[in-house]
Amino acid sequence: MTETSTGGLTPGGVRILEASGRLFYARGIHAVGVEAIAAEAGMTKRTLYDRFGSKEALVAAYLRRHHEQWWARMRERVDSAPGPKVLALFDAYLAAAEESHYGCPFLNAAAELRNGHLGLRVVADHKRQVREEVCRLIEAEVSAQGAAQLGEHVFLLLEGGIAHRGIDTGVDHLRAARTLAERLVADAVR
Amino acid sequence: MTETSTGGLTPGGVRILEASGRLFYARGIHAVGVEAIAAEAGMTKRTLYDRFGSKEALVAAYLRRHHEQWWARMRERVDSAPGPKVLALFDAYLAAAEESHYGCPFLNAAAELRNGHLGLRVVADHKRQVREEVCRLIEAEVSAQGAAQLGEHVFLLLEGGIAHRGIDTGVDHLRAARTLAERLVADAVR
DNA sequence: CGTTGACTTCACCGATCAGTATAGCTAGCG
DNA sequence: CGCTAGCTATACTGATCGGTGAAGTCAACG
Repeated sequence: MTETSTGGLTPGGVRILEASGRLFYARGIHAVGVEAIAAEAGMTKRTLYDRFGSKEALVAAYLRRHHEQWWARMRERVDSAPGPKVLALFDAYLAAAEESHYGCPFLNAAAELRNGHLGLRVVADHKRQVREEVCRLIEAEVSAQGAAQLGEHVFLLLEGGIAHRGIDTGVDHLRAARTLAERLVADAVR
Repeated sequence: MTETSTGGLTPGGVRILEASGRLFYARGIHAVGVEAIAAEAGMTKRTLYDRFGSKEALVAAYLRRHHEQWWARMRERVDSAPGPKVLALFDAYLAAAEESHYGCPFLNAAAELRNGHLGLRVVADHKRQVREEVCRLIEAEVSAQGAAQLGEHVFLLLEGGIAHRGIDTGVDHLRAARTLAERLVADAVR
């Protein structure tokens, strides 16, 4: 089941979700109107509202879909990697950074949304899952004691590197984070 | 000169900048119209345009002012702190996080703006200065070798903690980042 | 055959967007 | 006195915002 589930969506709904992904990420959420999304999808605004009900719900659906796709890609890469799995997680982010030039879509969304917007829960859930995954991968390689703290440490490094994908051009920070994480894990194993 | 410079601005211009600071931070840049800013400042839209020329220029001015204020506050705290200066920098961010609930205004702005917006340069300059400050403070306490790498490491921890101010409630991540930075510096000194 | 669901077409709603035009007020200053 | 700077007041532009109403097309399915 590596295919992305359509989640019971109609074909038109899927195209709208795909168009949302492109536009929201490239221009920002508030900067993109529903009219533009419908046009990009080759659909009508009416269909968009029939499927999603509101822009807020569409934003949440866009983030959920993005999370699912990213998670599947990450899992595949991590599971098939030799050596320390947690470094493969950094590699997954590095690979994604090569083709996406506006930073982390989840951090971007969190920065734009306010006041209990539906999308905020999706972002918080996503980041929590990433953090738990980091801790899980660390625990698999390091003696139990100190693993939790090391996991938090590595997660913060990862997030620090990710947060700057949208500010500095290049992936230097993310690469530095990976280097340092590698050293920390090696020290902990020894 | 701890007073914030008005930068040659008229009294009305200053009030507009103050209002911009409140509204842009609380609701986001794209979500706030110039009309609302003028009203919050008790000024007219005409005055706003006479002083700043465009919303884009106003956003850049807001970010510049915010940087100046933050930098002065941070410097005061760091300079007057006992013990490792770099930890005082974390404390400055922790203190700011207590009263500001929408994350880092610079990361938020970077997440919203695109395509060479004037504000993006201000954000990039700000983060570069923070990074250089971290490295400077580290070099003052640690033997030269490895100081640069340790500086980058601590900066990433700081940014990781900051990036989550707008996602998780509370300052747990930032506090964890401080704890880990403290250990790293202690290890390097030893 | 009839129904249902996915989708189109298009006109429309009130509100708001960034930005401009024109005119006038008031206080400080030479 | 007259000029200028800072600001107010109000009306306006054309565009776009999120969202709705009503009618109709088309294919799949029972």
